[in-house]
Amino acid sequence: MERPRIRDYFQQDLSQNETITPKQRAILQASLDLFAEKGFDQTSTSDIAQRAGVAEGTVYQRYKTKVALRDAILAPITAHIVPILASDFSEDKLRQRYPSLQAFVTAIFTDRVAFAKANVKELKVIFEMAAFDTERREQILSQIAPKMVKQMGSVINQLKADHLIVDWPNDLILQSLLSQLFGYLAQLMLELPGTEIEREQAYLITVMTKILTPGEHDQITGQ
Amino acid sequence: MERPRIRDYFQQDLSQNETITPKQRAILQASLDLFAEKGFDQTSTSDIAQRAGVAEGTVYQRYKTKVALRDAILAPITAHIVPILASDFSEDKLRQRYPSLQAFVTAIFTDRVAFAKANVKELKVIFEMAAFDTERREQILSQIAPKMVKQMGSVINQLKADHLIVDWPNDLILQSLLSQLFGYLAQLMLELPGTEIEREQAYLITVMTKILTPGEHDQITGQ
DNA sequence: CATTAAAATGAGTTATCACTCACTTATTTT
DNA sequence: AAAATAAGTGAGTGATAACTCATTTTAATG
Repeated sequence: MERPRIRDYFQQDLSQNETITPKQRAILQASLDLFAEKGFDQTSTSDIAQRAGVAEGTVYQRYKTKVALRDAILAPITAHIVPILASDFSEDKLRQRYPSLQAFVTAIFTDRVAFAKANVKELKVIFEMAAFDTERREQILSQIAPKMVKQMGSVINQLKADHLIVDWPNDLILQSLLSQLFGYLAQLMLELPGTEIEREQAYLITVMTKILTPGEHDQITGQ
Repeated sequence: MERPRIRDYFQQDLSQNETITPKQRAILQASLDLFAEKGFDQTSTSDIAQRAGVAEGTVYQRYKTKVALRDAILAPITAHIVPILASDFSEDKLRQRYPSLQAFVTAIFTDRVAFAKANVKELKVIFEMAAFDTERREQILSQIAPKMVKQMGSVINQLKADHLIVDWPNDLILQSLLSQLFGYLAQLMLELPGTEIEREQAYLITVMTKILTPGEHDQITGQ
């Protein structure tokens, strides 16, 4: 497996800009943990204060509202998820011709899977928000989707020209890949049992490759 | 595509047992709609009463608590989802030998996809609950997972004996299929754009079949 | 060390929400 | 149609949770 080249900002995320006091940092960490454990609405600000070991007033020192606190946690993720999901591979990864599907899938998804693994908690909070906040969901999607469709599309078209990939509409190809990624994510987020994460990750690449390999079973069986 | 043979109880779900007054029915419907739209915690009992066109006290007439109300909605689903997901195909569908993968996948998943489509709202509420209520999630899973693994496992083993299916561990096979189903569900629940539901459904079967077809790319690429 | 600014505190305020109950209206039963 | 039972009502209650602010503690600065 290729070495994962996750950018540093995933780790130092929470505190990247400005000075931040240890207590503020504790508040962010406690919030993230609790939001991921119990959900946003089921987490009270007094819960947060208690877990962080501070007074409740301290929570409101920097973040005016509970929602602002959640946004402060999600901001770095949503700010960086766009490059990771869409633009990131625009330069080097896009220009090159892939010799095989396996190479393509590996190049495109290794980073993303690593990203997901490193940010399970944040993703869970994002999903909870996106599930019911239609506006926000659409706003985030409108940032990501077009870029992704366009950029992946051009790579896929190249592969099609070389007859290296199945001859489906590009959106179907994307969907099948994202479904697979999504299922993997669900496994991580829900802590479903029977999961050896390392093996799963390699397997994900294999399955994706298999889906895309051209073959005789490729016609869509509609009615 | 095979005709969908969805059982009746999906349609008459909410009112299946006992006499239920029109107002009670309106309350259940309003609750379901609101829970799916805004989420459980963001829906107040006065919201429900208003949407249903009844007094707030009426909500508490039959259901002692808000949680009990949610359970009353989910009960028929969770009661029937077990047969649908696991036992349903135990008799006829299990015994027969499948001539092709396509036949197997179609037989197994057509019902389930139809079920999902007919119960998007309910599934959304279930997922919200399962996301953060660890106990309940595990309880539901413990009912479904073992049956499913066992019964699907035996069919898969048969197919393996006939060399009709990829030679992967059964849990990996199941995961890849469920991921695909899960991705489709996410599409329905989140109302993601660019979706022609009918086409997607046919495509789902095709992709699943493709994943399972034996071939040369089948070795898991681990490190 | 003294002064000033920033950070932290926690008791208090306000609003909302789940839930109750004494009472009214509708529906059966005799 | 009188009596009895069930269904429905909505003002009221207690608890909880988000948020405020006057005050204290800590850190920075001259």
